[in-house]
Amino acid sequence: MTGRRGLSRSAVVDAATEIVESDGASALTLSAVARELGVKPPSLYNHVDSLEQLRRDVALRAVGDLGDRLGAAAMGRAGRDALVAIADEVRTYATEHYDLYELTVRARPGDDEFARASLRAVQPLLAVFHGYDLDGVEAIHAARSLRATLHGFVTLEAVGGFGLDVDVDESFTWLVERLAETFEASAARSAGR
Amino acid sequence: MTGRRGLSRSAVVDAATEIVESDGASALTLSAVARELGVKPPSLYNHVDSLEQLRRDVALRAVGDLGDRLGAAAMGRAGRDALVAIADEVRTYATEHYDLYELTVRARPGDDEFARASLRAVQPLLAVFHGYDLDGVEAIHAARSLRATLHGFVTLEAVGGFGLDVDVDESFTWLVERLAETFEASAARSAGR
DNA sequence: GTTATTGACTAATACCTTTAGTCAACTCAG
DNA sequence: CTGAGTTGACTAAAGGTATTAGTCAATAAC
Repeated sequence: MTGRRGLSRSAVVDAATEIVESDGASALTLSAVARELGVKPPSLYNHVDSLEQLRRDVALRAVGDLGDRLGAAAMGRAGRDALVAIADEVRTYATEHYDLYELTVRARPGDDEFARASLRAVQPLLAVFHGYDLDGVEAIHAARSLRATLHGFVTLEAVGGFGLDVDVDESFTWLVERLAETFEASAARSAGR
Repeated sequence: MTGRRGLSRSAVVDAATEIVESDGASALTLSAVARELGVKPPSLYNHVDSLEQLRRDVALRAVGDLGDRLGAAAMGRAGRDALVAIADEVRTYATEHYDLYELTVRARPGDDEFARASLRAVQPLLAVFHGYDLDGVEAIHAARSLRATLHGFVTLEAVGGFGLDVDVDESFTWLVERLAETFEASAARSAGR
């Protein structure tokens, strides 16, 4: 019953991702992964360096996924259209895969591969501003604001931070609409200067 | 060397809070708290029900603190003035005590005491809108947007999510300014209807 | 087919939380 | 001021976690 299984780093990350999705990030333990794979915990060390590195691999895959989705959402759209599509995509991803989304956010200093993946995931957001005519510094303020706003909203929503009286969809639409107006006004001001 | 120490629930929460502040939320273990207090781990169970409940107590105290600060910041101010003061206070708290701030955000379903403390902490934000003349639903959208925006910004900042090229203070000022404009425009639209 | 490598295993260490049971030291009633 | 009751520390122990070291069979390479 011992022999070799078809285990690999990627299969381990698969199992870990499943655990995070079904039971949350705090349920991700090497023991749980080993159970899932029908293997003893020490065996995992043939494919993974540590629990922390496994978490990082799960996060890396998630940020890659998110980047793909945002890229697809931005494809062929510009300005307000792109903004709405991207905002919806972020919210959908965060709602459907909150624990993965959370892993996505934490900065990992010194991890270049992760940094590149993060940068790639943010590109579609930056591309929103190509439609508007914002100068350098203003564009950076706007981009930071956009990220912050989307991140804050989806986090509070996922964490149950909003009361139940008013439809959250409506609030999100309202918010995105206001963001669009803000960016348009900024662009106008930039242009008029 | 055994005898009784001057231990109490509140002293345990003190020690736990210190650990969270200095080493992060994940460093909060009963063993660490016991070490800090010069006591063996099982002794803590005379004052605390579980690690989870200790975490909750730390969070409750933090959300109370934050509420006090925001209340003080809002005191005697209205409209844009209040908005700026509150925004700064949230950012200051989150920056100086990020791990505590994080504990503050997570919803704890069924915990009424915590819910009350959270509600109290949010009051100053809601009070911002007393200055503006926003109708019910619009005010709720605005309040959600305000919370989301502030939360997102301070989280991304704390987590190192912003690049380093442009001053983050400036971005924050820019963002708060745009929020103020947005709320003013909303109020005007509401009034004109 | 023999050899080298790979990838599972068992054993062991060192944490962690939590429960149970013990006993000394305080508190307070009489 | 003394003895009963309560409080709050302790030790012992169970069960979960990550991780390292060493072993050995099965696969892969020649």
